[in-house]
Amino acid sequence: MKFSASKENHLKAIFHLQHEQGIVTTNALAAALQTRPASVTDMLKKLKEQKLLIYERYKGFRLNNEGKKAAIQVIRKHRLWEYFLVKKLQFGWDEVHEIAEELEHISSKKLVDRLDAFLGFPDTDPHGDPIPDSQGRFLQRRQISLSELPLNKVVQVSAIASQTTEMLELLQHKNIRLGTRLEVRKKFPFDNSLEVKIRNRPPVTLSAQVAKNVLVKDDE
Amino acid sequence: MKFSASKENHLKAIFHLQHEQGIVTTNALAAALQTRPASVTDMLKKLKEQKLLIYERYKGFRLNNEGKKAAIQVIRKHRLWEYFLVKKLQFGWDEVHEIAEELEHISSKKLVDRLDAFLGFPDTDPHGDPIPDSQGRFLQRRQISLSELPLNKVVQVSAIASQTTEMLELLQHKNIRLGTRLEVRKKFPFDNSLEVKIRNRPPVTLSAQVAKNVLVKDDE
DNA sequence: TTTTAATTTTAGATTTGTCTAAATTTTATT
DNA sequence: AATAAAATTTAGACAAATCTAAAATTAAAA
Repeated sequence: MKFSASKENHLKAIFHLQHEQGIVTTNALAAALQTRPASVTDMLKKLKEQKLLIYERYKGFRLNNEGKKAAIQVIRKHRLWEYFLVKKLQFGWDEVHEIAEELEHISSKKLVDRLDAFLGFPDTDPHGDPIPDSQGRFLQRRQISLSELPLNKVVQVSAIASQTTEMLELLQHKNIRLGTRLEVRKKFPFDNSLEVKIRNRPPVTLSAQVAKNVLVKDDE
Repeated sequence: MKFSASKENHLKAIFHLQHEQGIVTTNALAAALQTRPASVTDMLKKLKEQKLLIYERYKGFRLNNEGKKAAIQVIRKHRLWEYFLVKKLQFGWDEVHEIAEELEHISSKKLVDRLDAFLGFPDTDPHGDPIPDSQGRFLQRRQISLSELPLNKVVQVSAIASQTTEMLELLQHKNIRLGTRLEVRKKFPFDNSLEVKIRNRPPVTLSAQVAKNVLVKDDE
């Protein structure tokens, strides 16, 4: 349950990348961490060994549930310390990142929770990013339209904006309902239609009109 | 000006030991750090390399001015964080040491000084130990009697408790005055007399009566 | 003052995290 | 589909911090 600073940095970076990209590549991670692809590969092996990520060589990788949990704890620490630095120690919001990069590796869970309470359980950091709570839940998982979703990010259908019979019938036919996990695989600029992938099913195409009315939120 | 956590731990431990013992031995340091003598020797070489301590093999060692300065900064950080944990985060004074052991290695000097200000420039930590200020000065260098002084600790004469003519005459004769730097080399239990050493001079013996009335404080 | 004991240092290994250069696999291009 | 390019992994090396076991030095005891 306790990881080295370097491992925590990798977990955090992977988490952010997969949040945007769905799957993470060695080069992307190396760039994010300002290190070399070979070093990333070395670390991936260790993280896989510790069952923190899903990884097959040459095929990209992503955190599993354990890995996500660990990454979120690091993000929580980082953002709480940033909040502390700005709100209590009068730092500018633009000068706290580096210091928080160090503070985020302090391991005491009790310290983090006490700090959280001391700060009044803030829910966003000085940059406007949400601070996960003690259980690792981001309070604000705001929903967005499927049409704004970046490619390859897995999300869950959280609401249908236009509840017309025709819309619901269409979705029923394509087997999409509340809670369905999916991701956008392709966007066609010609008509703004999307190709959507649902696990274990062949790709499905949705029109711009439909996509606009399907609201989704972060998975898990 | 920036040292690894391990180096900082060594510097701090040496500082404390030499404060009590004057000169530090490999075994004593290994015991204090819960490590092995061989590991200590390895580290001593590096610290000597960096000109932080005076060390000749097999002969013991002690921090030079640079080393002391560095050690004091670590102690300052440690004690400020302890104060923060107890006074702001409601930790018990007995549960903060381990957490402060981690926090003391955060490197930003600005952070420490801001924290100091936020806490109101406290001068003692929750255990009653003095907190060095931003320049590394311990505000409370309380004076103690020469008769309570541990062996081989270099101190400075800060006051004479009994200002009788006879007493002053005796001290004048032995060439001891305010500001004189000295250390106790031997204690004779028979009559509680002391043998005192002043740099570049032969040892001098003082009776228990005299020693009791010579007050000293930490050197530098 | 020799011998024994304790302390300290060296020699050589190990772990973690990193690197470069070369080899492998995948992806893109002609 | 064959080849070139890009991405990824392996092989081998290195630095920091630590360890064990053996050697060297100093201190203590007979």
